[in-house]
Amino acid sequence: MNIREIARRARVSHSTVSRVINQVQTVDPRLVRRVQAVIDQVGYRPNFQARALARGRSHTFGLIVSELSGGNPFFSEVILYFERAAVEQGYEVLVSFADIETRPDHVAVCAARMQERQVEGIAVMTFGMEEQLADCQIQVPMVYAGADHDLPGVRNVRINYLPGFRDAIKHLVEFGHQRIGYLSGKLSWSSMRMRYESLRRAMKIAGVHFDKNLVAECDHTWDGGAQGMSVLLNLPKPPTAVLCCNDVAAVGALKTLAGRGLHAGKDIALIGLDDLPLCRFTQPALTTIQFSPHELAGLVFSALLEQVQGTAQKTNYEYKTRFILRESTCAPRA
Amino acid sequence: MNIREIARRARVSHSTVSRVINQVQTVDPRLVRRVQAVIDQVGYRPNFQARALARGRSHTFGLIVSELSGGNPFFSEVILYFERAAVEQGYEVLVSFADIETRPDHVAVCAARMQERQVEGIAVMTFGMEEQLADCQIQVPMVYAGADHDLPGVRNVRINYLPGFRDAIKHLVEFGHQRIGYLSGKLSWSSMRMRYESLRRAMKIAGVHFDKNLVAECDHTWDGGAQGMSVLLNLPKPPTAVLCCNDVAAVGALKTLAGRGLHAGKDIALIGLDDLPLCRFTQPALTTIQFSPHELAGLVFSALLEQVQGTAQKTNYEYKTRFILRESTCAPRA
DNA sequence: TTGTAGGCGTTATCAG
DNA sequence: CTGATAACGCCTACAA
Repeated sequence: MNIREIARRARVSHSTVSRVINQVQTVDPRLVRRVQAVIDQVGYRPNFQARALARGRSHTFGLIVSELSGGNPFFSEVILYFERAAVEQGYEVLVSFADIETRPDHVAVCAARMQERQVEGIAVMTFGMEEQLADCQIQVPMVYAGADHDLPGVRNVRINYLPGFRDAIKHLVEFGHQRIGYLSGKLSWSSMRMRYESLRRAMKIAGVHFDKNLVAECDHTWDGGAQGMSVLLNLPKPPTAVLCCNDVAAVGALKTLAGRGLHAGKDIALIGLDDLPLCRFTQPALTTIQFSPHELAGLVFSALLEQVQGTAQKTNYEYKTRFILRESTCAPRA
Repeated sequence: MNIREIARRARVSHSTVSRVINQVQTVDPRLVRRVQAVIDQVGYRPNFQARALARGRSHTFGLIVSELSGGNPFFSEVILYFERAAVEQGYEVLVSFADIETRPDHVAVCAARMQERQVEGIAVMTFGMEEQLADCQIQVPMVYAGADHDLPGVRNVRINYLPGFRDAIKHLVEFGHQRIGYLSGKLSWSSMRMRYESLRRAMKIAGVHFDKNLVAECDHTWDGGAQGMSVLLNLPKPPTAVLCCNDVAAVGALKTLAGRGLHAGKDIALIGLDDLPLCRFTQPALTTIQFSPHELAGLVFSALLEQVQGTAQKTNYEYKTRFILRESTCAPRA
C-alpha cells in the first residue's frame, strides 16, 4: 500500500495524497476528507524511509553507550530518557552498545553503521574511551558526554564532578576524617581520570592530605568495588572513609565490608557516585554524588539537537554533580 | 557523495559501483580495484535508507520494552543482548519504551511508529500489558515475551515460571516452612498473574497450604517491595518465608526488614526473581529464581528472525526459570 | 487548488 | 561483464 494506490482509490493524484498526509492547508476540505477516509480504511502509513530519502532527513539520532552498561542501571536510564526526549521532538533513536573493553575500534564501527543509516547526529556516552573517534571520518554532528578534552568541531557535555566531590569531602572533614580512601575505576578511562582529579582538587580545597596509597584502582563494577575495598581494608592503616567511582562499585564494597563484619555508616564512611534508585535501598542507604542519567540524557539530547538544527549558541555544556546525604557516613572509628 | 559520483570518478557506470559494493563476483578485478580505491579515498558509505527502499527490506527490528524498566536493570540487559544478537545478523534495532502505566495505547503507538519505519518485525517485551495490541493493525511479524495466552498469528515466548517456583518451594518446605508469603506485583499485569499462578501450583505440588492472606499485591518496584513487606510483617501471624515477584521488590523488602532489625536468611527466608547481578551483592546474597535477560533476549530474537525469514518450524518457544540458591533463606524462626 | 514530471540513492532487469 | 533504464515510495517545484 502506497501513496499512489491511495490516490487511485480516492480518485486524486498522489501529490494531493502527499499534501493531505503533510497537512498542507491549501487542499480542498472535501478532498482531504475523501483521502483521509481511504487512508483510515486501509490503515495506510507513510514509508518513513522513502520520506527520509526524498527529504534528505532521517529524523534519527544515534546513541552509543558502553557495553559494560549491561549490569549497570545507569545506562538503562540514559537510554530511556534520551529516547523519550527524541520521540518528543519527532526523532527516532538507534542504540548501539560499544564493546570498548575488547574492541578498541568498536565505537567507530558503531558510528559508521549509524552513518550508513543516515542518522542526523550521534551522541556518544561511553564516558572515557571515545578518543579513538577523533581520527575516524564521521560526517555528522556528534556530541560527547564527559570527554576530558574538547575535540575540534565536536561538542562535549562536560561533567563537572567538583561540586559533588567538594561537598562530599567537606562533609567527611566535618566528621573529622583525615584518611580518606578512593575506589577508582580504571584510569585508562578518561571519565575515571576526571573523577580522580576532581577528588584530588576537592581534598586540596578542604586542606586534607591526599595519600596515593589510599587509592585502589579497580574496576567500576560490582566485583571491582568488592575487590577494591578488600585491598583498602588490607592496608596496614586502612582509610576511615572511602569514596567510590560509582554506586555499583560502592555496593560491591558494601559486600566486602559485610563479609568482615563491618558496617558502613558505623565503622567506616562510604560514599558512592551516580545516585541510582538502588541507593535508597542498600543497608545503610548510600550517601552519594548525584549524576543524574535523566538530566544528562536531556542535556546531551538538547546539545545534539542544537547542533543538528544549527541553532547552537552555547559552545559548551556542563552537567554539575551534587552531593546527596544519606546514611552511609559516620565519624572515624578508632 | 553517492553511487553516481563514485561512478563518475572511477569512470564506470553506477551499476558497476553497485556491483562492487554488493560483492558481485562477476566484475572485472581491475574495475573492482579502481572503484574500491575511489570508495576508500572519499570514505563513501552506502545510504541504507535508499538501499532498504530499493530492496524492500529495512533490516531493522523494533523492540518495545516497558518504561518502568527505567530503574530496573533487567531491561537494560534485555536491550543489550537483543541488540547484540541483531547486529550479528546484520539487523539494526529501534528501541521504544512504552509508558504502559499511564497510556494504555502507548504500545500500539510505538508499534505504529516502528511500522512507519518499515521494521521487519517487532519484539514486545512488556510482560503483561500487551493484550491491547490484539486489535490494532500491525502488519509485521511480532513476537511477545511472556504473554499469558497465544494471540492468533502472533508468536509468544512463554515463560515457564513453574520450575523455579517449584524448586524454591521445595527448598523452603525442606526447611520446614508452612507459612509462605508472596509479594506480588499488580495482578492486572499478565506476567504477574502468571507468577502468582505458578506459585500456587508449586505450593499445591509441594502440599503446602496456600493462604491468600499471606499475599501482598504491591508493585514490582523497590518501593513496592518495601511497602509489601511492611504489610506482611504487620499481619497478626506473619509468614516465615516470602517469595517476591522480582529481585527489585526483594531488595525493597530487605530494606523494610533492616528497618525492623530483622535479617533475611536468619529471621525470615526471602526469595527473589530475575537473578540480577545485584543479587550477589545484597546482604545476604539473594536466593532467587533465575529469569535471564540474556537467554530471553536471544530466544525472542531467534523467534522473531524465524518468523521474518519464514523458517519458523516451532510454533511455540519456552523459557524455563530455575532456582538459584544463595544465602537469604533459613529455617522458620519461632 | 490540483496534477505532472523529476529527483532522492539504491537495486534489478535487461540488452549489448 | 558492462551499462542504460526502470523501479522503490515519497516530496516538491512548476505548470495548468
